[in-house]
Amino acid sequence: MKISTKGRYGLRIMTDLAVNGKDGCVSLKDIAEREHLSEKYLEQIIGKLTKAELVESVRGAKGGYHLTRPADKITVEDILKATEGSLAPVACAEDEGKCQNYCDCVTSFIWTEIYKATISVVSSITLKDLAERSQSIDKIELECLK
Amino acid sequence: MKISTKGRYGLRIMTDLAVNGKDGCVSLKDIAEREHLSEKYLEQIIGKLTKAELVESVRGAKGGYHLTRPADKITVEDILKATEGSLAPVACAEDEGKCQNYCDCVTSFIWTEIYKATISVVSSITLKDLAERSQSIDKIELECLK
DNA sequence: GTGATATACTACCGAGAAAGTAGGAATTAT
DNA sequence: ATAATTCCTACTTTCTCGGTAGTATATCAC
Repeated sequence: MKISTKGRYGLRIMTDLAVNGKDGCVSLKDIAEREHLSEKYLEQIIGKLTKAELVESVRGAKGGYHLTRPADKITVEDILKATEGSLAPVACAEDEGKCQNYCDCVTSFIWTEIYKATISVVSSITLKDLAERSQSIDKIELECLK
Repeated sequence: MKISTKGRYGLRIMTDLAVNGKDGCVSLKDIAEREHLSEKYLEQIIGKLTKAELVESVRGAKGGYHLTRPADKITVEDILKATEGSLAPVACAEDEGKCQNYCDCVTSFIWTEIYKATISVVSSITLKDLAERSQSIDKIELECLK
């Protein structure tokens, strides 16, 4: 039941973009430096965010990334699904059709309930919330996010 | 964000014990056969359940395992915590004290909310619920549980 | 007390995922 | 041209998951 670095770093990339990308592009190099993360690794993660159309890339010198829509139109669910993949505790919880014996399964309702509860939390938090929170915090934290 | 076989098999072991252990002990061999699972692997998992004092073991011939308390006094939370370890999406979500920078961390509240939502689900379901559900289902399901 | 039947403990193992690293190709501003 | 940047893909290293295996220990039945 753990969230991996992909999901956690994904949130940091997006928050960084929301805070520092007000005017134009932000390069990965800048993000990596600010967040103290490997640029090369972030490259892979932001690739997922790009594919999910949460950010847009601009190639070449002076290029970088920017959000595709306002921060209050992007939820934590969007970001985590793009970077982590499914948030369901088991595959059949997300799509009951995946399991032909779903209704025969003693525990299926547990997973569905956990999934729904999780989605309810992450869909209600927007990137704007994170950006505002970030700006009210000056000290950058590492321990929790590592 | 996945539940492993330890947690899922743990629930099956416990449900089996609740259903088939009304009078005396049930051996792992019997459970493994009924549930179509490896006896040797279940040994490890039931070891965790024993340490968590959810089941008691009786060694020697005619030995086996039985619940330490009525099925309605055992929750899915008890079982998953014993077998999976923590249900928190990150370590600091469960115990904020573990992370000295918890309050500085932009995302900490997300993990805490997910954790609380998850616990709220699993603490409200008891082993009795599962046992009853199991008895109303005759066909044993594999796909979902694998 | 000797088997047969159980649990207890611990070491091992292979496959796959997680968490990065590395290198080069393509694109673009200056 | 060149420096800065993203894009793509392969590689590495470490860890976890899902078991298997063997041996020691305990107990019942006879």
